[in-house]
Amino acid sequence: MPLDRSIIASLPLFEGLSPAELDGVLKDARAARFPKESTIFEQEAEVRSFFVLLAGHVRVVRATPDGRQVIARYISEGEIFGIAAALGRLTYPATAIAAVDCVVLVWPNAVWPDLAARFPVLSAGTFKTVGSRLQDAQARVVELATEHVEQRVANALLRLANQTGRKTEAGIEIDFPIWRQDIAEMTGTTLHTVSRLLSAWEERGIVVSGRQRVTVTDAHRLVLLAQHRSKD
Amino acid sequence: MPLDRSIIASLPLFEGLSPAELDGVLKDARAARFPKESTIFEQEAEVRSFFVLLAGHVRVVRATPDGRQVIARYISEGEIFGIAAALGRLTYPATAIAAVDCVVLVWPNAVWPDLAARFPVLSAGTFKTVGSRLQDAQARVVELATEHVEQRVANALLRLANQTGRKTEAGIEIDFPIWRQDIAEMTGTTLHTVSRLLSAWEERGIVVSGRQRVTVTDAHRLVLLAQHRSKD
DNA sequence: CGTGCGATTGACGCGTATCAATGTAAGTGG
DNA sequence: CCACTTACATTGATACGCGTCAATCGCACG
Repeated sequence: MPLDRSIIASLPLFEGLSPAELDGVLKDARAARFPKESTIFEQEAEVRSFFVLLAGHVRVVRATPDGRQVIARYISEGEIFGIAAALGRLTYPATAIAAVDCVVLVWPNAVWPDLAARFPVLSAGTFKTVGSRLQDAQARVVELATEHVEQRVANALLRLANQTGRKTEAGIEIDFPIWRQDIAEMTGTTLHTVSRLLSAWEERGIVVSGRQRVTVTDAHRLVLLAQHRSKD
Repeated sequence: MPLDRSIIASLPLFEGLSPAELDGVLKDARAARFPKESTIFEQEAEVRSFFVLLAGHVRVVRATPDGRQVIARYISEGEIFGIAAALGRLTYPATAIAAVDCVVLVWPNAVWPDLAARFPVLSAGTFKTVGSRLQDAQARVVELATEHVEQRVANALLRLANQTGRKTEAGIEIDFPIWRQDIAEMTGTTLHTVSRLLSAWEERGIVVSGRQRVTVTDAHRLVLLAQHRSKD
């Protein structure tokens, strides 16, 4: 049963493609559902597919040889991911895990060259995506090298709020379950320190947080904390 | 005066191109010389060109708003750099500085789409380059987030030695001037700490170092230091 | 109404940044 | 060619951020 083109027509990645072209893109795709906390692909595994996230949130994690792990990024709806093949890799550089129940489109690896050649929009869009992830990664390098834990955690929360925030009456809530350990793994610190920071911020009315839930209530002051320079 | 195709024929980036094609690639290029410590392009400046390094070493630096800086990478001979345009950026994300006297090829920005379309080898090669830089950057994020200063400095030296090392009778010498501050900016630490580490390592016979010069004499033990988890 | 996992909080100490002083090699100008 | 200057490197003393260890709390779920 072919997939309906309407499910991807509105995604920026496929912008400008005609209905017939959309069908062509979808011909080789299949939809898949991944329950919360299930693995979509695993680090070091052979690259077989690439993906577009239709619904949900995906956590991308890199593990170190000694068992520690770092969250490389969260994927939001509409994003392409697992494009290791296009970058000339044979194995995935990280593990992707559904942070909530997810729906994804899956293409077999082998169709990429053909798709990229037939749809320059797609190729250019992917180029841009990779470029912006490179920017991201290098910005994080700078952050880790120069900023203190407090600023890094503030920045991480702001990025999450921007990227996936849902407005509530209390403020901007991060709309997937996230626990202290996650935030620690995004910022290169420990859950203890994250907990202390969130507690302190909650006391000052900047955030409201609880079990697997964080709401930013005063983004402005959080920005100030994020920019706070140690030396001036 | 047209450039001779022999200057790029042996570079991996242009592998497989016919003599006529090489001439086509070179038609829009010009060669330029940058003296030691001169700026090739500046962070935030409008993107006008992209480059291939023919001779020398280039240091790529990102500055933070408060004046600190981080060395993003060193470019070696034969590498393409300053490809912000291909990634859809209007300004350079970093500053490139000649670490020694350099010779580079310069193409105007505008010819990229045409070149990329006419020479898929070039496009694919650039894709791979960007992909591997993304890998690099994310690996550094993990390093900064999980490892201690000593391991990070050891890793940085090993990478430099691998990438640009020159064998001497004493060991592998990094063949461009590098001072303590540079190593500090590669690893997110201070020149003081780097100095202390190098002194300690020199005492143990692992490196020999002096003013703007570092030679790795016992790479094996340095690898051990780099992998050293937690404690003894 | 327990049971357990996530969150909180305190105590402590290590790793490094920071501050400061001195050493030393490479220019530079007379 | 030598005194002077500048810039990089070394080394010690001190402070402190934050990781680590450990105990307790409290909300969710069976």
